[in-house]
Amino acid sequence: MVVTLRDVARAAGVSPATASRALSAPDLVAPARREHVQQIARELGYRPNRAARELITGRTGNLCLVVPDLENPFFAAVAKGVQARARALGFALLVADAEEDPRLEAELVGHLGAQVDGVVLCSPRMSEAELDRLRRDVLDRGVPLLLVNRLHDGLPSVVIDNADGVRQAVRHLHALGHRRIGFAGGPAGSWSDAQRRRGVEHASHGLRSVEMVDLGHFPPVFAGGVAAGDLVAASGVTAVLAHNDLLALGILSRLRARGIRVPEEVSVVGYDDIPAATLVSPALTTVTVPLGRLGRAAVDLLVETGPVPTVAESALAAGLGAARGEPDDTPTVLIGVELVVRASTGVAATDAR
Amino acid sequence: MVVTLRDVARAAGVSPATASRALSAPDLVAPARREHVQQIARELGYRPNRAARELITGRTGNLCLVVPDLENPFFAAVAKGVQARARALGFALLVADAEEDPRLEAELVGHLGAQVDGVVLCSPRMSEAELDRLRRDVLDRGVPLLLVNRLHDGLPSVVIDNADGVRQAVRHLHALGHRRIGFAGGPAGSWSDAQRRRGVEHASHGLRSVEMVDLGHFPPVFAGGVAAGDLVAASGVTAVLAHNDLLALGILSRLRARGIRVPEEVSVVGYDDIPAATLVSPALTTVTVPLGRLGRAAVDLLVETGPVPTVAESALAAGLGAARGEPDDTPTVLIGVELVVRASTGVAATDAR
DNA sequence: CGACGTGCTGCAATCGCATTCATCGAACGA
DNA sequence: TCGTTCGATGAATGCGATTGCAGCACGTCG
Repeated sequence: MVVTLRDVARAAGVSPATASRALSAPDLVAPARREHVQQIARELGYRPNRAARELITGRTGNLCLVVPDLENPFFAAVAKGVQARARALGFALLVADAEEDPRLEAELVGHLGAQVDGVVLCSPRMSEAELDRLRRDVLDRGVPLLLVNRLHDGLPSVVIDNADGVRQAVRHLHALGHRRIGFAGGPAGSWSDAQRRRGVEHASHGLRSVEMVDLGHFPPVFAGGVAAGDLVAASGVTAVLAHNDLLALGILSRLRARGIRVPEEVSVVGYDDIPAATLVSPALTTVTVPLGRLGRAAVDLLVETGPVPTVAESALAAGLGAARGEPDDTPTVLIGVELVVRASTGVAATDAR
Repeated sequence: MVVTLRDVARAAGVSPATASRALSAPDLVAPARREHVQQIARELGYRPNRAARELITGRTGNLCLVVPDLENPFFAAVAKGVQARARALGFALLVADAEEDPRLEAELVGHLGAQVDGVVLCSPRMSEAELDRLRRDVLDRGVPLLLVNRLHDGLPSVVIDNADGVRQAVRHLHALGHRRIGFAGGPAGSWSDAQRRRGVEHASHGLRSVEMVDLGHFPPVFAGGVAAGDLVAASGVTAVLAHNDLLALGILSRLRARGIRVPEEVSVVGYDDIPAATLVSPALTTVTVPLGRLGRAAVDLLVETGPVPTVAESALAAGLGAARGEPDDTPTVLIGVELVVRASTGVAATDAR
C-alpha cells in the first residue's frame, strides 16, 4: 500500500540503513549504489514518513505563524510572504488566527510551538510580561520564536522602519505647505503606535514651524476612522496622518460625508498601503510597507537563527546573564518603507480655515 | 528536560501502558488510579509527543487548506473560518498559498496530503482531469479531500448557492425597473463563473421583459472591472451584475471617472461582499456570502466524512463502480446567500440613454 | 609481508507512544 | 468451596526512519 524505506531497501538489495543514507546523506554511500537506490525510490514513489523522521531527529519540517486576524489585509500579506518563503525552504506552515486576543496568542504559541521548528509571532498588543514568559518558554524548549513588527529583549525580530515612514509622510505634508498636522494614533497598547508616535515627534522637531496635533488613540479599523474624522474636522488641521490605512479610509469617508473636500481642504495620509487604498477615491496617499518581503525576511531570520540552545547550554555559554533574562544581542531586521503619493494629499489651503 | 509518558508512569507508580490508557482511554482504567495518573501528568506538565502518537495511530491532528491567494479577501475569509473550526475540533491547520497556479495547487495537495488528516481545497480553476487525478490519489491514500465552491464527482464539497444569489440580484434590479441588465463574468475557466452565468439565464427567464446582456469574461480583479466599465458604458444597459466585488469596484471606479453617475445612470451589483465593498462610495450593493460559515462547514463536513476507505476496501464495497470512477453520492453542503442593498443600485433611469 | 588506515555497509538500538496479549485477582454463581 | 468470568494491569511489540558502532574489503606504507 504505502512504500516504506524497507521496501526501497529490499528492492535495491541493500540494508535499510544504506537506503536511508543514500537518500538523506548521499556522501556516505558509494556513488553507484547511491544512484541505484535513488532510482528505485523514485520508481516506487517512496515518501519518507515525516512522523518517523521527526520522532528520531526532533525536527518537524513545519513552521508556525500566529496572527491576530487573518482577514486583516496587513496580516494576510505577511502570511503570504511567510508562507512563500517557508515553502521555498522546504517547510510547511501552520497558521493560527488568534482572533485579536493576546491571551489566545500566547496559548497558541505554547501549543503549536511543540510541533514546529520555529514560530513567527505577530502580536502587536501582547503585554511585555506575557512576551517574556514566552521567551523563557522558548529557552526551555529550544523552539525559535520570532517577533514581527515588535521588539523585545532576547527575541529576534523583523520590524518596519516606522520612524522613517512617518518622517517621509510628515516631510511630504510639510513640503505641500501644511503646518498644522493631525496624528490619528492606533490603539493605546500597541507597540507600533508608540513607535510611530515617537517618529512623529522626532520628524516634526526637524522641520520649522510644524505643529503636530495629537488626535488621540483609535481602533485601527474603518469605524475608528469615522470617529477620528470628526476630530480632524474640529481640530482645524489641514492634514492628517493616520496610524494605518483602514483608519485613514474611515477618515476620508467621514470627511467626504460631511462635505469636507479631500485633498482641497484636508489632506489625508495612511500607513501600510493595503489594496483598498487604491480602490477609493481619492486614492489614498500612504506609506507602503513591503509586507511580503517582511514575511520572507522573518522566515529567513528565523531559520538562520536556528535551533535555540537549551536553557542549560545557554546558561553555560553566557554565564548567569542569559538565564537572568538580561538583554543580549538578538538579531533584528529593519524593513524599509516608501511613501506613495496618490490623490488624497495636496497643497495646503492658503486661507485660514 | 521534556516529560515523557514513562516519566508520568514512573511518578504515578504504574506501567506506561496504564498511564497511556489513563490519558487516552480513560474507561479502561480504574477511576482512582485514572485520576491519580491524570493529576501527576498535569503536575509534570506532560505533553504527548505528536510524532510518536502519529507514528502509531496514523492520525496527525492536522488539517490542510490550499487556496489560490491568501491576500484575496475571499480566500482570507474562508481561511479564517476553516482555521477557527479546525482549532475548535482540536486540529492544527496547515495553510498553503498556490499563487494562482492550478498545477502548484495539485502538487501542494499531493505533498501536504501526506501529513494531514484531511485537505480543504479551494481551486476554482483546476482542470477536471487534474481534479480527477487528485480524487484517485485520495482513494489510494485515505486522506479525505474536500472541495470549496466547486462540484466534482466523488469528492465532497461545500458550495455557494450561486443560482439563488444571482436570482436575488436580478430580481432586485428588475424590481427597480431595470430591463436591460449587463453581466460581467469571471474568468472563462472558472467553475463559479459557469454557475453564475447559468443562474443569470435561469433568473431572467422567470421575469418578464428582462434582457440580459453578456459583457464577456474578465479577470476577477479591480483592473478587470475598469475594462468592463467601458463595455458597460457602451452597451447601453442601465444596470450591471458583476462576477465579484473587485470587478464591481473596478466598474464603479471607471464609470465615475467617465462622469457616469452611479446609481442614477447605472446601477452596479457585486458578489461576495468583501470588506472593501462598504469602504467605497457609493457603497456597493452586493450578494453577501457567509464565507466564515462556509469555511466552518467545510471542516465539519471533512471531519464527518472521516477517513476514506482505501481503494481496496471501497472496491469491495461498491463493486467495480467506485474503482471506475462512476459518480456516487458524495455529500454536498449548500451555503445560502443574501443580497445586501447599499447605495450602488437605484431606480432605473426613465429616459432612454 | 604485515599493520594500519580509509571508505562503505549492515546490525541493532533508539525515539515516544498505542495496543495486543497474557496474567492476576476479585467477584460471582452454583 | 470451587470453577468461571470479567475487569484491571503490565510486559512486550512495533510504527518507520536515523545513527553509533562494528565489521569488512581494499589500498598504502613501512
